[in-house]
Amino acid sequence: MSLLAGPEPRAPAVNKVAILRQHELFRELDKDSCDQIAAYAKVREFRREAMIFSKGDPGFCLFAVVRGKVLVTSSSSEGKSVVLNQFDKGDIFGEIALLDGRPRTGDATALTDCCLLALERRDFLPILTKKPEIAIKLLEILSGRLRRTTEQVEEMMFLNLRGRLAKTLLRLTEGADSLSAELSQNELSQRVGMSREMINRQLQVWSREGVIALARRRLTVLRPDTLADIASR
Amino acid sequence: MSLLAGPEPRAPAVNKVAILRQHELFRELDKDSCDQIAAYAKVREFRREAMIFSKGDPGFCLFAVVRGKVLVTSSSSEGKSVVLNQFDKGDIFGEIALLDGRPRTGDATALTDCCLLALERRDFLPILTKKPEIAIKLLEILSGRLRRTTEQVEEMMFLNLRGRLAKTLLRLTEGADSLSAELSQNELSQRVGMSREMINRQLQVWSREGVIALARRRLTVLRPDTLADIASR
DNA sequence: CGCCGAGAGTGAGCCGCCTCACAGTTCGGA
DNA sequence: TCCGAACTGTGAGGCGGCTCACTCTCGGCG
Repeated sequence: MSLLAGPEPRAPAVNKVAILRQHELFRELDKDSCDQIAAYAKVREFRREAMIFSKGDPGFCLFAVVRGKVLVTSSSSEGKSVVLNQFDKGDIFGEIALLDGRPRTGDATALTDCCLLALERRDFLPILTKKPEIAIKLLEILSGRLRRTTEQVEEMMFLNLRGRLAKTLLRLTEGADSLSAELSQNELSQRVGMSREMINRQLQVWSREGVIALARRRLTVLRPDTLADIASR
Repeated sequence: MSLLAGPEPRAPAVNKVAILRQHELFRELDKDSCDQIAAYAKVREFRREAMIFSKGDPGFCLFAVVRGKVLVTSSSSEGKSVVLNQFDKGDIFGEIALLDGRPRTGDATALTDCCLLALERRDFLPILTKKPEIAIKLLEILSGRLRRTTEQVEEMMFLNLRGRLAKTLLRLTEGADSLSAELSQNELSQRVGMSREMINRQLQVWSREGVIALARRRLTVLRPDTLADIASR
């Protein structure tokens, strides 16, 4: 869009249609509509730590993750923060502000270098009215999000440090081949929403009990069932 | 549906179409579709305290509130509970389970005697595919819910007793002509998610300061701006 | 090679909220 | 009219998590 030499990296050649097709939202869409959306969609790259959007911004677009990971958080005036969601390859995010036209509900930052597809509101909304199956898929996705967020409310209400940490560890390592995750205890404490020191003490206990294994910036779950047990009490 | 004389009260004569039209979801719907939905919709009445559905139930229908108030909560195995949502006349609820076909995420109980319209999944889903404008309205409603629930997560994370109580009082009394609400301190403590005793102590302080007025099962906000101030810190 | 910064581990004290216990008050119904 | 149940008010003690302050380890880089 800009003619200036900006910080925006050169957009690589990306088969946008193929990307879109990866997502359930567009999988069954007919070829013409898909081509049309793809034509409008912009490829945007972000470096690790880069801000994608901020809480309160007007939300004009929907993002699909082509490559990398995105974290959505919210911060208080005193500097505390909660993790609201994490999105990986194939996920879409940013749809709330897009749908109701109100400001973004959280901050989105790139957790790793990543590549996104951005769909503008004005290009996306017409599709919804023409293709109800897309709208219905989107309804299912939103329902899932609402379930997830409701679960988060329950966790915060019902679980203490042990339970919340156990749940977080399971979520972080699920999908990973070796049940292991790479992050500092500081980052972990942000995910759990409790202090680094307390997190550390509990990890020590579990490490001594052989439930997990600890290394610098790396954590491996050895006995997931034990954690699952703790998390569901 | 049943031929037996059950506990279900006699359904009164209700103009279902008029009820449906009250809701933004159906306001702009054409007459034929609206008649059709109304024909399928069942009127159901519930007494105060009655259970409408339980967490984990398969969710086959969507409800619209014709009269009364409904509270949706979730409970832990230890008996603690959180209030997830309250629905008043004109609201719809129960749409998540309906849309994604998975179990209900909370318990719904009648806060007052109330009258609901129930729309079955099999009758409602076809409408969505035929009338994309309905699907889009529903997307907006879900977005709003997600915003509200996200806000709840932020509150639980960032606010202490004072802040959360202040927010709850404002929510409870907003819309009321006299900024006053009728409920026991026990019920209030459930809304806030903190102990009755602590709630009481804070109310005493505010009462002495003239911020609120207290009476048996009645609470009046005298200086809403003071509370708003406290809530946003 | 040695330094420096990021990360990990740990004690001590504090603070907010919870629970238990109990007394006082109000109100509806037998 | 009196009893019991629901509701309100309040003290005391305990616990979980936070903060502060510090040490120790590791790894990268000049």
